[in-house]
Amino acid sequence: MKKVRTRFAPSPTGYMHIGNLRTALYEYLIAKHANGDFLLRIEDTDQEREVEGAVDIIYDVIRQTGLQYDEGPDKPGDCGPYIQSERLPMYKEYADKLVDLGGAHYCFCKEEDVAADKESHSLDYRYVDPCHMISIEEARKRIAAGEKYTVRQTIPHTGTTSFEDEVYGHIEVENAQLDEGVLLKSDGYPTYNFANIIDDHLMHISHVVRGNEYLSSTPKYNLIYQAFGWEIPTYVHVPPVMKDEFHKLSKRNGDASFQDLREKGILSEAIINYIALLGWAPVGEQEIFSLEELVEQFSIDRISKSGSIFDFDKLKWMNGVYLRNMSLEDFHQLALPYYKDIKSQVDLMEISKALQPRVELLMDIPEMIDFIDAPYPFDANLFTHKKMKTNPENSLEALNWVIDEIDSVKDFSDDDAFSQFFVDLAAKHGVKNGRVMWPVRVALTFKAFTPGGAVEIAHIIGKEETMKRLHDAVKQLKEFLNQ
RNA sequence: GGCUCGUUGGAGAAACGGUUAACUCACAUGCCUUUCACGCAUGCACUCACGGGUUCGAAUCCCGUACGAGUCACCA
Repeated sequence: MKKVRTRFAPSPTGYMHIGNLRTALYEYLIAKHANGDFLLRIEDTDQEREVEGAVDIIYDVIRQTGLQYDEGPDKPGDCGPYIQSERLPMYKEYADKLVDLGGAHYCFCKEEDVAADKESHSLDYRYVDPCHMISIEEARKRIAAGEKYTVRQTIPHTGTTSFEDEVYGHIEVENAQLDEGVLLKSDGYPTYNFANIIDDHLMHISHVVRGNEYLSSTPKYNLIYQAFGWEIPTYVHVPPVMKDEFHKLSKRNGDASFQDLREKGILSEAIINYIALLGWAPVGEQEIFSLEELVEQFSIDRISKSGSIFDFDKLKWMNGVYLRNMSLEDFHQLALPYYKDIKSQVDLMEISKALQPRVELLMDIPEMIDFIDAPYPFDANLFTHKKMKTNPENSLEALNWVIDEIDSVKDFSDDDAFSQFFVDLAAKHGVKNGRVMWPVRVALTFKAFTPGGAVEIAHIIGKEETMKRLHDAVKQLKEFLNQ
């Protein structure tokens, strides 16, 4: 059995978008599931789109996600170099060879002329290359004379070409539908299609995994493989990741990239886990998978054919699951940067304790704890809670009960004892716990929703601040009730 | 426009000729509870884009229609 080898072949044109990353993930999983190799190849054949620093982004994302490659530009194997711009002589050599084999021909048409010719015809028009007529001897002479040229694929006018795709099955098209595309540009660089074929073959790639937008050009690939007499790789075309029913997720539309999601406070593990499920379904009902588990479970035959809409809400939920499943210490380390704006002297670990079960996006943390330095402005309406059976009047009463006896609580950091204090107090006055705890929570924050209740918040802000806020609230409540 | 591919609830999806059409997110309701969140429970597709056909039986097979996407670059 031939060794499974896949490759991630991004072009360094900017940020890592989600669809791309998912393709990389599937490539990694397919290779690793079969104990095969995963390689990284940089496809920088378009000099005009070259973006500074883009390659570093690729390395960075791979490092963060753990999609470690076995061979790549900075990890040479036997098939280097792994950057296409460093392989230029090979493409030229194989292009000339393909011409000899009859799979391509030299073309001296001007780019503008070809474009103009297409312009003047309808959409289903196919460019008829006059350079077919030029004999190979004459072509070589013109090239030797320094004339600019391209190498164009030669496609039979009749017959059909077909291939088998692991996801989409048998696909067949008429040769008459296929365009005679440029293989080697006049600047000596190969086009994507050609470079891909040469490199995939030379690098012994067994499974070509890519977006299904290549489905229609794949027959052209096969014609070239056949001309060379090379073994055709296994094709795995994957469906697109959509932004909505009609549009693919794309950086151009400002859709989220891997980096954007990370900045929102989403863990790389959660992103990987989520996108694995976008277009692939595991066998059982498990949904939370580590990368190792994905390697174990992944199979090509469970990749779907239709596009999947990226659902940020589900990603958020999943991130929450990851956050809750980690140790408090780990969560604390992740949350720490988001505590930057807190000015009061408080025990940050206590905040993490309250936050861990409630956070879905780390980015939301500052807003969740903004009551710590100072409570929100007084708002009497908050004291009214139907279920707690509270209103401004009986809240004032309850707050006074608390103030009268709170000195008996020695240690605010003993949450159990502190809770018991409230329970006892409520019992003593013959009311439900909520009757006294709700007013306290409101008095301490004046915020409708808070992470944790009266006990946790008093614990976090400390005894002194708690007493101060309790007294302030009582004062303001009195004023409010007297008017 | 030609060609290629796709279409199961708001989203991700399972099902591979015979089930009350799984499961997860979202949403709704209830329970728990000092708010929120977590957790738990319940509800949410009389139906699988539509129309034919094959079959004792179809979301699953066949044909057609509609809709959507991809492709038709010296971009990848």
